[in-house]
Amino acid sequence: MAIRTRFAPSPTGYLHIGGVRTALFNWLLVQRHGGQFILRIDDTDVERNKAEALQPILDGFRWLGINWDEGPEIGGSFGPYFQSQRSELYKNAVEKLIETGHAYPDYMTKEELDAERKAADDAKKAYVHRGPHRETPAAECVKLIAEKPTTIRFKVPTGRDAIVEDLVCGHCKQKTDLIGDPVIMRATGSPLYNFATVVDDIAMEITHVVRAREHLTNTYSQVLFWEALGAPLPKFAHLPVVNEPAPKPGAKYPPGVKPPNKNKKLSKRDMAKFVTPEVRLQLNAIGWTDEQIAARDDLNPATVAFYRELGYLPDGLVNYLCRLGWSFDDKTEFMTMAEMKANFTLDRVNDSPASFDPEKLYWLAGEHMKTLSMEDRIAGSVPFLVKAKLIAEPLDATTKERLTRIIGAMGDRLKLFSDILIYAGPFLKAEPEYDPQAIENVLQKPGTADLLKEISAALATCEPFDAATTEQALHDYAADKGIKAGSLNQPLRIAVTGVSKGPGVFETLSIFGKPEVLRRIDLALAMIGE
RNA sequence: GGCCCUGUCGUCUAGCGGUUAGGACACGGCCCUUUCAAGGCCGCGACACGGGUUCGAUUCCCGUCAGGGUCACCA
Repeated sequence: MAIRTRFAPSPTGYLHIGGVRTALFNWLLVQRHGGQFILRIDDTDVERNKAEALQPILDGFRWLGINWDEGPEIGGSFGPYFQSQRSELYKNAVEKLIETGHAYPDYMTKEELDAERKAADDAKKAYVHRGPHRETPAAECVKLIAEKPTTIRFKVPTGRDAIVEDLVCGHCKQKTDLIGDPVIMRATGSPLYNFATVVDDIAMEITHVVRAREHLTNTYSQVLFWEALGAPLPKFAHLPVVNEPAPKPGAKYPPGVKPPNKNKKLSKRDMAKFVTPEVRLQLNAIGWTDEQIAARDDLNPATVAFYRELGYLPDGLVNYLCRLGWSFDDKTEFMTMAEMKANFTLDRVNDSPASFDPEKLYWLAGEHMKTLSMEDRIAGSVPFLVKAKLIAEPLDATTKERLTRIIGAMGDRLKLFSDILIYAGPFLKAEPEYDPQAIENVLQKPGTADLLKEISAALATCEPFDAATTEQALHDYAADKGIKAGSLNQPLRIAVTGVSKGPGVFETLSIFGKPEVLRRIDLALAMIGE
């Protein structure tokens, strides 16, 4: 059976982690069973520049590899895919409901409604609105509205249950006597979201409505719309919400910033709290100034753009999101895109909320990096190096060769593309930048200077200057002196690179080449006053 | 407040009447390497609580508690 699912983002300017997880489940379901995944833009109520606010969302999906079969920029035979262009459909649906006695005009003012609501509140009773024209015959309603347009309400049938058979939540029901007659169209003729969604889902022949849990309650009135419109119900799956991360033990938050709460939904609002000092540092390290961070409201860990900026692999993010609230079995964590597509099923969606864990995402991103070819690693790393002005595009053959060797030497240290800056920086800067801590802890220790002089002499004779040869030379030297070979590594590394961590030291030496290594050892000696 | 949903290590999860309650992230230790990663081994650590049903409950039922969602002319 070909299935049709949809995701209906509103153009907010960024792709939210929780939203993309919902979209992913929709998409995965289609990949698994075959069918179409539709992007429908919910732009009925937004004043901002829509095209501009939509682009980042489309870019985000493309980056993640989540393609849509119908929607913006590609069209499809069920269009238009912007709700703002579908007003006729909503109007027709409302007319049909009025004519068939399923909807009626309601002239009550906001003040009257508020008063009713308050009275119910005061009496500690549930407020269930029923308009005065509820029982007015359909023909008369039509006349009334033609003469004096107003708000249209749906006539909720009384004395029964609204039933939602949910693929995740199971058999859910609600007494219709507890559902107030909802407004489906404003006096202005614009439809309400809850209703427009149903009209669109029917028109677009959506077979599976997969969305966040907060819509479950809306669904009770929606199934009544479906029924009144005479359309067959789709299957429903209401996903558990994604919550904020649990606060890290010992993490500090700036004054006035609330720590994350694992019981709270990861919300679009209030994202500033996720820009912790650590996060800010991460962004600073890849070249974002505090002003730029403040100016871009999408640059925080609740958005997809954040992870893209930091050089996370999209497959890693997808893998993480896929496993958030869903499991394949009792042990699988790492999955390729192909494995996810082949194995995703709704029946293994968990039904309790899941909190977002950036640490696990980071780990998974690293696992995916391990599978990448050298070419892909280079391609992903270059933009970060260019932005940091460590290399210039286009890459010449020498730089590319050098980069290949550096990335090769880095091995699994590269988890995110931005990690390239930490490790490749010391290789690509013309002069070493000596880390004060390293100088103090290692270079300035008594005897180090003499040691470096002798190491330098030993290295000078190495030919060829490759890792095996230099290692052997230093090994021999250490044996000669009766010291442990390993004790030479850190002084040498720091003298040459300026920093105390990095790839294997002999690998490092060979990348620099003999003359540069000897020059840098002299530099270090001069610096510590020898 | 009414209605609905949810409750397994700090986190993500497996479990679907009988398990020493399994795996993963994180954390701690050891090994490897005198760097940092990666890898290997070990450890810490959970069935919210109280009643039932049952020979036996993490699992089924009912309460309690806790959290969440929703009750809009927002999406």
